Amino acid sequence: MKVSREQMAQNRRRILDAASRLFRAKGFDAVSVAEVMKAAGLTHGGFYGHFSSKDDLVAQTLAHVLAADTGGEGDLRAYLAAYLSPTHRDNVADGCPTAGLAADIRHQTPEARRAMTQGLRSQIDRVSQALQGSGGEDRRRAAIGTWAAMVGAVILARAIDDPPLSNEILDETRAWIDAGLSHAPGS
Amino acid sequence: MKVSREQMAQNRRRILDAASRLFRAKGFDAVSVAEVMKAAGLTHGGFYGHFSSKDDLVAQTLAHVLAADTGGEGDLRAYLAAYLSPTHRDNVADGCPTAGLAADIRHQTPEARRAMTQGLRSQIDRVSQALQGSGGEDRRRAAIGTWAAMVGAVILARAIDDPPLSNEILDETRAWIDAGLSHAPGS
DNA sequence: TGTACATCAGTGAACGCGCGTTCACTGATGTAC
DNA sequence: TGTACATCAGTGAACGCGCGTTCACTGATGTAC
Repeated sequence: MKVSREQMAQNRRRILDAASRLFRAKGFDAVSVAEVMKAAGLTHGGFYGHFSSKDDLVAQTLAHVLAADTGGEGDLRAYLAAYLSPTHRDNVADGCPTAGLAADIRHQTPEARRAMTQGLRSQIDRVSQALQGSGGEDRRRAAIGTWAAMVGAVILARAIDDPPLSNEILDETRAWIDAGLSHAPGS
Repeated sequence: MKVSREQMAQNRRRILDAASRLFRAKGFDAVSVAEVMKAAGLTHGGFYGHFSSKDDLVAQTLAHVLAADTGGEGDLRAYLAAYLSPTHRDNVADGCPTAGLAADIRHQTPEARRAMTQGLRSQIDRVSQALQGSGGEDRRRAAIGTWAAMVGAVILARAIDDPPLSNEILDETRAWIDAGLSHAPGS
């Protein structure tokens, strides 16, 4: 049955939110359209009234979740501590979309890659802003190096089955980044 | 038809090598058993004479490719330059299995995670060995932080569609790691 | 404001397809004599 | 060393299943009067 315009807009948002969580938790390919629609409280047939294909959903979900991501604003040390924590590692569905999805994007459409590119630019700028101590070029360099280490550490920590080693990856990467930042020129 | 014992052993190695390249290039789920067997010069029916399931192939391929990986031995600066290069970024099928597969392993069997854990331990040890300048605990910390940044940078560089930004990720991460290593105690 | 009806968001059965896996068969291997 | 034959690695058709996608239908919405 037809629903109101507001209801339809809300349904669309629910689909994107459900997809965002499911994609992060299981990867793009392992999540079916029917699964996303069920999680959004709908049936699978209505999907194509909102999106032209599953690839379209993937690209729009990425743009949606990366645009909503504000991680890195504010205090960098607090962000680092939260990002490189067992809680973030274990909470993939609600965690950083870059750590959860970046590696998977290589196999998606050009539109998905474009969304990721824009998301990465914004993230580098946010981390760079948070590095108020350093100067121009060095600040951008520190932002990129720091972000690469954060994403890499969470991906590695999630890939292994040994909790102590996984915790060590998180802790030592954090200590390594901290040491790098306190030696950075201008800080 | 039956083949000789050596031929069968060679076929098994060819399957693992083909799977190793295809999995890195396309991800575990996007590669079919038939595709692997065809790349190995065989037909798909014979697959189950070598492996009990596709999951078994995934786990054995991981153990195979990670055990064969010696990246990080020798000169660290040369390794860094090669690892964080456009050539490595663009040559996924022959590239580092950790950068290509680590994020995907989260969705695989416990056996695959175990193989990844062992591979990561060895890799940390190799990078740590290559960091001859620093002392004990700091050396391990530097190895973990460096490796996390390397893997993260290559994953990010591969996820985006803007070549200059992708190159910048590689170059700046390398410069950031270099700076961190030259400030490390004991170097 | 009330009513008649065209619109269209959502439903659920159905489709074609590729996947992992199975199995009867083939014919070269390699052992027993 | 030669021969007879049991073994078994590889072949290719077939299976059941879940996927992305389509479509005829439903009934609430919201507009025209």
